[in-house]
Amino acid sequence: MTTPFRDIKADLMRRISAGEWPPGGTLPSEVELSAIYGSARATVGRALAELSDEGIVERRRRFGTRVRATPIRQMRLTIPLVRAEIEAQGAEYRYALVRSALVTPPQGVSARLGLLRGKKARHVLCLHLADGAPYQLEDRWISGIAVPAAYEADFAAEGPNEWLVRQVPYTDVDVAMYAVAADAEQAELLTCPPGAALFQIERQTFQDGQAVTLVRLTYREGHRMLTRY
Amino acid sequence: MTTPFRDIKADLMRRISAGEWPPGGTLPSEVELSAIYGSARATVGRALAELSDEGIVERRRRFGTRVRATPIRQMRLTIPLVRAEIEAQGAEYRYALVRSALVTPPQGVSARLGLLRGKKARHVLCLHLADGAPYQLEDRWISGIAVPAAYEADFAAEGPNEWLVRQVPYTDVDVAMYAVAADAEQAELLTCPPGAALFQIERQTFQDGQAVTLVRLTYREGHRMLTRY
DNA sequence: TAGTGGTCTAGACCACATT
DNA sequence: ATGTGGTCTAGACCACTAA
Repeated sequence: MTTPFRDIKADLMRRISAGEWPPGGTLPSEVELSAIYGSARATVGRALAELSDEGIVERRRRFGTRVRATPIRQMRLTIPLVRAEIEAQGAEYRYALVRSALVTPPQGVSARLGLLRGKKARHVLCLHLADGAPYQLEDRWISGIAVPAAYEADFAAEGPNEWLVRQVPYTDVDVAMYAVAADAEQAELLTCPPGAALFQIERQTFQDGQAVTLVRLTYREGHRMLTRY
Repeated sequence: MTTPFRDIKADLMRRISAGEWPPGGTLPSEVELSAIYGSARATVGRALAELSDEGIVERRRRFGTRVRATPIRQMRLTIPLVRAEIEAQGAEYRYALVRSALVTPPQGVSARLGLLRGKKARHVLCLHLADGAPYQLEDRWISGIAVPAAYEADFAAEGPNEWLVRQVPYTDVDVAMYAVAADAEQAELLTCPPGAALFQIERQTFQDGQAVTLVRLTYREGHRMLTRY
């Protein structure tokens, strides 16, 4: 579907690509552009706002709209629930709890969850399987302060992720992605050799500044996380 | 800074979190909300549009605005130029070319670049260093069809990434992130043991559907890619 | 001080999906 | 046919910031 603000945005994009305004160069103001395109100022404004949002141009009051010298490349990465990820591949999802306990976390975890020394938290280790094969290992700590229900929760039938999304649906999240060498337990649960290179995501989520959970998601050997931008 | 549409968005978010409209539930229409908040329809519309963009609600014509049953978690990941990434950490950036040549790529690479069998492409292997220590290894193929200048380009002084951003600034990109075990050359160049778990990003970029470049960025051992959403 | 982007308003028309 | 969101318009005021 082609609408005026999309057309304008595409035309501006084309002219930027063609070098009409070089990197660092200034585009005409919204008022000038609205005269050029014969549209309302709000319409070209929307086109420019989206280009700014995508990192193509940079806008400052009084200064105008300039082409970014080095375009900011940013991608949108959707992190689906692992169940949806597996089912989207046409595989059958299965969940297996390895162990769940109320224990005193190691000091590093305690500090990151904002817990007092010695305070216990819910620890869950579980496995997500695709067509019966290990797909992702989930090692999670849940703060009982942020989520009191975690003290009694039973993760025998359902993964803590889906459970938490219901308890605390809207959170801020810090994410780290990196590679690790499989330790003995990871190797056994993911059926790969010890020392194998595994892709791991660590996420810490907050609700109103209060740490809710800290989780390490370790994927089976060879897993590739894909996206497009 | 607090503006009406931000206030409305925050208030709607609060009420959704509080369970006023349960997952799957329908919010009042834009017209009703504009009466409730005493704002123009466009203002509540903007608030709702952003909530929709963030995956909190789902909007459909005639159907209304509903709270998503399982909120879509998506993050924005900015991939900075490695130079900026290093300098942002307060380290000194240095670039080192390992080798650059016009060669026939292996068949897999040829196919992905859309090159005829036997057609040569520019291959560049180079290293990005932070305070003199290896930080990222870049292994890149550039299609001469999409970027003729690549046939003669000299990457002695400047990395191919910065060069390419100038040649073809706006592209579509496919990205894969995963872990690999260091091979002999990677281990030597990144000064880590062979077999070490390394974080790698593979990017293929397109301009108007034409493949431009295929690159593997391998980070030093222990690198963590961070983001927040 | 002046010019730019950021936002809001009131109204209008259209696209779309259900009924 | 109807009610919803999606977009556009013309005009207005405000916030920021370089001159």
